[in-house]
Amino acid sequence: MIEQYQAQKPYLVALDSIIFGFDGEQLNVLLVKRGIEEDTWSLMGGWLRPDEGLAGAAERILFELTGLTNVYLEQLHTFGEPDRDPVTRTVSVAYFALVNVADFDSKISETYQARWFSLYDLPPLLFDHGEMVDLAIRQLRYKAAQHPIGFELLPEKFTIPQLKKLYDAIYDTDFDKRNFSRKILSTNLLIKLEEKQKGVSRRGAYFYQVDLPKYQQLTKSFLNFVPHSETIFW
Amino acid sequence: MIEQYQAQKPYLVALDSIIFGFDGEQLNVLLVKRGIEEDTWSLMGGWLRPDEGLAGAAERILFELTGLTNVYLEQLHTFGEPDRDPVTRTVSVAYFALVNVADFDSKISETYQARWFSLYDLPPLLFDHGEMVDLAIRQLRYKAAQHPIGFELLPEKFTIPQLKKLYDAIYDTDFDKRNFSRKILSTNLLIKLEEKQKGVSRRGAYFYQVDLPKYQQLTKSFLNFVPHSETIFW
DNA sequence: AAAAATAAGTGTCATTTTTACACTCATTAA
DNA sequence: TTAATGAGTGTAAAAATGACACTTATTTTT
Repeated sequence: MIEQYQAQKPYLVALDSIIFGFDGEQLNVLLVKRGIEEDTWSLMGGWLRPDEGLAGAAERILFELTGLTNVYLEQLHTFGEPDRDPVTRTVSVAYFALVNVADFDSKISETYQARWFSLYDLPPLLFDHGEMVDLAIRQLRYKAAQHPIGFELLPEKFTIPQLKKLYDAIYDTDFDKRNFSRKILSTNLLIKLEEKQKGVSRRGAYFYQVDLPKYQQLTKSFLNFVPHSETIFW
Repeated sequence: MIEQYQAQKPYLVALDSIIFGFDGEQLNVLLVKRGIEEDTWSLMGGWLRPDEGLAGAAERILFELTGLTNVYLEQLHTFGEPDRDPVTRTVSVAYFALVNVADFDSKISETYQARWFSLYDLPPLLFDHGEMVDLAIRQLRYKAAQHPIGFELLPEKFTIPQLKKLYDAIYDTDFDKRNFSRKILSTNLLIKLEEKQKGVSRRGAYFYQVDLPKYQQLTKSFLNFVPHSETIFW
């Protein structure tokens, strides 16, 4: 039994995170400049340490490079083609993260030469990082269609028009605002605040907040193929 | 740069597959007896070899242990808690597979002491394999609700009542047969054959086949949050 | 040969959900 | 005071869903 283990080759294990940020208008991905080539950028990545699990390592790396904690972070896919990293064989576990650009500490970004790039204007990426980003976009679109994860990209208080802009950006479309707000509000996941947003429009839009207890409870349920299962997400 | 690589610890990388099989009545998982403890069973697993990618390794292992090729195989999640394998630190990439029990070569099953277990009557499992199975069931339910992957668990020709039984098993419920066949047929993914099933019922049910070109094309699309996107899955 | 038994197959109606579409309102700046 | 701007809201038609029951084709039994 033990001999079986000893006969095996070990590999390096890396973590790479696709970090999405929304700036109010556009969806962006955070990239860092990787020394080697001039115009090649890379995802936020690092190595798995002996004392930590995968999710923990992804969180640690995210914190080291952005200063952010308590971020929405979800395992995406593991990449392990033999030659994906030309230096050494490396298996990379990709995570994707949703952050609010405003929360992001730009001092750190300077230290690490990190920059936000629009989804539609990405530079050449290291290794298979382009594939990772593509998959992450697909997954974000897929997931946001059914789970209310969009909130993760916005500040704590946000307006319906802001939320609509976010969804417009995710799906690169222009939703009808009446239908949009009806659908969003029908989830009963938003709490309307007294406060109005100043400065953006004359009239001002009401701020909303996520109903956190409800939101967290729901991060499980399923869809409407199964009758009688409560369909809670939109 | 290279020094960074050399400073890192490598780990063993394993693959474990949750193999679902449908026998016409029940959903089952294929497990093998793992030497060590008397009543402990294990998922189909093996080690990643230097010359293969993750999906390739999962396919190879599946073939070695079941004789099956061309199986629906999808990466599920990667597990890497530091102490998940008490012998050596191992990162395991879990895949799930859907097979038709009838295609399965039972000679091989004897060689490896493999057995089908009902989802509702699983024995104690090795390491974190129980978690893997739970996640795979969730994923199967989640995915089958929106993607027509159910077919993968049936023979090439199948009847609507068979398909309904499969979905009944997946969701542990009893769908209304009128609504079920309406929904299924509305996907336009099934081709009705002349042939009828003999022996099961007096009247006999028509066989159907998946419209493969359509099916394969669709293994991408999304949901109805995005208007004007064609909603093709049910 | 007729009758009974069995599972297959199908239709309707009420309700809910979705989509398309346009005007009024609140506030600020001119 | 008036004009300008984005916020906010309602309705009607169409589509999808869910609940529900009878007829049909075939085999087995009598």
